Order: sequence, then structure tokens, then C-alpha cells
Amino acid sequence: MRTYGHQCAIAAALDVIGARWSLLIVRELMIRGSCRYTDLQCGLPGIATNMLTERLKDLQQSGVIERLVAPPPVATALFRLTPRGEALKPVIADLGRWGGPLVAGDNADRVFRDHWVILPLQLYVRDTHPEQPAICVAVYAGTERFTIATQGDGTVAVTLGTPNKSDALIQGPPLLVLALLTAGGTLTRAQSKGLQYDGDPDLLKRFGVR
Amino acid sequence: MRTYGHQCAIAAALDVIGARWSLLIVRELMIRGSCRYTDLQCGLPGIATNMLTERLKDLQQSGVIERLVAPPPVATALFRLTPRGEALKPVIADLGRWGGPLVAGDNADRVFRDHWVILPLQLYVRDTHPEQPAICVAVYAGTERFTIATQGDGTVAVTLGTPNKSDALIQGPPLLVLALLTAGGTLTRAQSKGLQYDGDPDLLKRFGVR
DNA sequence: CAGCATCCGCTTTGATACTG
DNA sequence: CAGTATCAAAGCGGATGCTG
Repeated sequence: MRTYGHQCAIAAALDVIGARWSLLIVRELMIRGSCRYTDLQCGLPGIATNMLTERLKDLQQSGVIERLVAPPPVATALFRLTPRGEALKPVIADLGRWGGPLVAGDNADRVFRDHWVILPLQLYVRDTHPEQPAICVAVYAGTERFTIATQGDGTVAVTLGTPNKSDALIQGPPLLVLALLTAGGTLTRAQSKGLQYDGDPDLLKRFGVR
Repeated sequence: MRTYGHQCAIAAALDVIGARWSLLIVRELMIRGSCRYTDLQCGLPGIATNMLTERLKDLQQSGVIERLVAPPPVATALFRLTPRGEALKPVIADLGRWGGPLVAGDNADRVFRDHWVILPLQLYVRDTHPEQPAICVAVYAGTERFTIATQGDGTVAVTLGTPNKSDALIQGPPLLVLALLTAGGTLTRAQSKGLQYDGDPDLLKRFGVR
């Protein structure tokens, strides 16, 4: 990308992560932790292969991501954020908060990927009783499986993958799970729309579900 | 700009403010409050006139800025942020924090505008004794004149224009003022480099100046 | 002069095909 | 799987011209 060349922190930041697709690559890596080229491609519908390659090189060059060759049994190149890239979390969080209202309506014409719900869950789900014992909820959302764990400080960690031991299991369409946990939904209403829940209903009250 | 069309808050936000120059226009309006087309042009070195026109229309369309025709004696169109645009402040602040290290070095080849120092001053200058009486410092930085006022909560307001009544006056090159107030500089050192200060030296200790 | 609109050449992006 | 190559389309920057 052509740089602005301004002696200004905002412009300098945009010189590094302001190009098209750059921040979405950061988003993907923030969700997935560390992943392959094709995982990124799948999480970035619409990106051209040469674009992805070029952006990965640029971001690596500027120290935002790193590329490492995984040993067997993975035996492929993996990309992940550097600490410098992780430091973009507040930017991503604020952008997500600002953009939230824009995707609130129906928007059936927008492309969607199941794992994308992980970010809003991290941003919006809060543990209303952090003093109580930590809980861990397994979620099967569409084709993705992930884990919501309270962290004792009122926030929750949402990660890809199934937990070793969980206190409850939520299963259903990703956007329905999201609506249940962030939009102040009720369990019975979500269940009537096709969500399955296996566990103590009171558990979900920790997350503001009525 | 071509949109991503993702059902994701980050992507949706970038669909609105991710185009080249868009966030820098927001930055300018955040600094200047409300200003004319030519003020923006001057604060965005390198932008083409049609680009500025197009972006202003786009941002207005998406509700980030508004255009109003000022009554005499101004008698010209003014642009300013809507509440929705003001809500981008956290994004700008985080981006600035992340980009700060990128402009820390010498960077003599980057273009600079005096009023740009207002944003880092707002972000970084803190009142270490907010319980003491409020103070107000006038600053003549290059060709710009602005005001730093404590707000009683540990933060300061930095605005364009001279205050009615000030407790001290700082005068000197903008980047020197910035270094003094944010980089933990000492007053005597700054003065040896050409900064003038008129007021009680202890006053500046409120801002961490030694 | 403020506030655009138009035209032109260059750069970036996107779609597709192809390769180790 | 992880890219490279190619080419058309769109976006962008700079210059210039127009309108009050």
C-alpha cells in the first residue's frame, strides 16, 4: 500500500495495518491462535490467493505476524500473531464494538463463518458472579466446537476446541448461540428455535441469560 | 471501496471506515471539532481533491460526519463528526497508542502538521494531582495555539484556540512541547533546546514534567 | 478562493489458472 | 497445502478546469 508518510501515530499505524484485508487477517489469527494458509483463506471469504500471500508477507515484514514451519505431525507452515500483533486486540475490540450495530439487523446477504461468533462472545459475554467457582461450557455451534470458560475476573475466555471437562453443553446454530448469550435472550425461547442445552439452567444465569 | 460483505462486526466497521483516508478524515475532525473543506485538505497532506470530496460524501452517507452550511460571518460549509463519528474515539485512541512507537524515532522525512500534536497530548498527558485546583496552560506550538486544561479526573482537555485566562504559557516547536509533556522530559532541558516557559515551574509537575 | 468535477496515468485489487 | 502467474477491473493521485 502507498503510505501516508505523516508524522502521526494514527497514520503510521494505518501505514502498517490499514491496507485492505490486513486487519481481517489479524482478526482471523486472533480467533484461531495459529493456523495454516488455507484456514485463513477459508476464514476470509472473498480474498484472492495472491492478496493473502502478499498481505502475509507484508505483515510478517512489519512484525505483526510470524510464519513458522510446524514439525510433524502437522508438517506445514503456520501463521500466528507476534506480541506486537496481539497488541492490536484493543483496536479490534473497539472496532467490533463500533461495528456491532451494523450487523445487528437481518443481513442475510452477508457471508458468514461459524467461528466468527467467538470474537463477539469474548467481547460481550460477562460472568456476573466471578466470585463463584469457575465454570466451563462446551459449545457446538454449527460445524465449530469451542469452549467458554470463566476467568474469575468477570470476563470469559472463548477458544476453539472442546474442553476436557465441561459443566454444560450448548448446541445450535452459531448466531442463535450468540443471540442467547449476548442479546439477553431466554433459554426457553432459544430452545424453541432449535437450540439444545444439556446442563443446569441456572448455570447460564452467570452469563446474563434469563 | 469494495465492501467485504462479511457478517462480522469488524468487517462491517471496515466497510464503513476502512477505505484509504477515511480514518484520517475522522482524525482531523476529532482534532479540529468542525472545519471547512480546505482545513481538511491542509490537515491531510497528499490527499487528492476528488478523494476528499468522495470520502466526505461516503462518510456523510454512512452517518459518520455531517455537513452543515454555516451562517454568516463564516458563510461556508462546515464538516463535523456526528455522535456516531465521535464514537470512533476509542478506535482512534487505541490506534494511536499502537502506532506511537512507529513515529518515535527521527523520521525527518515524514510530513508534519503542528496541530497533530493535540491528539497525543490528549492521549498521554495526565494530571497527577486532580484533587488540586484546575489549571489551564496556553500553548503556542509553531503556528498553532491551543489550550491544555485539567478536567479534575486526571485527564486533560486539549483544544485548538487560546484560553481566556491561563496559568502559564508554553511556547516552542510542537514536537518539543510534545516531548516535554509526554516523554518525561525536564523543563531546563527543553528550555536549552529553544522552548520558552512563562509561569510557575512547579505547575508542570502536575503533568509529570521533572 | 472554497468546493467541487473531470480527465489521465499509475497502482492496487480480484478472478482464474496453474505449479511444486 | 501453499502458494506463483497472468490479466482485467477498480481505486487512487495529480493536474486542471469550472462555478459561485
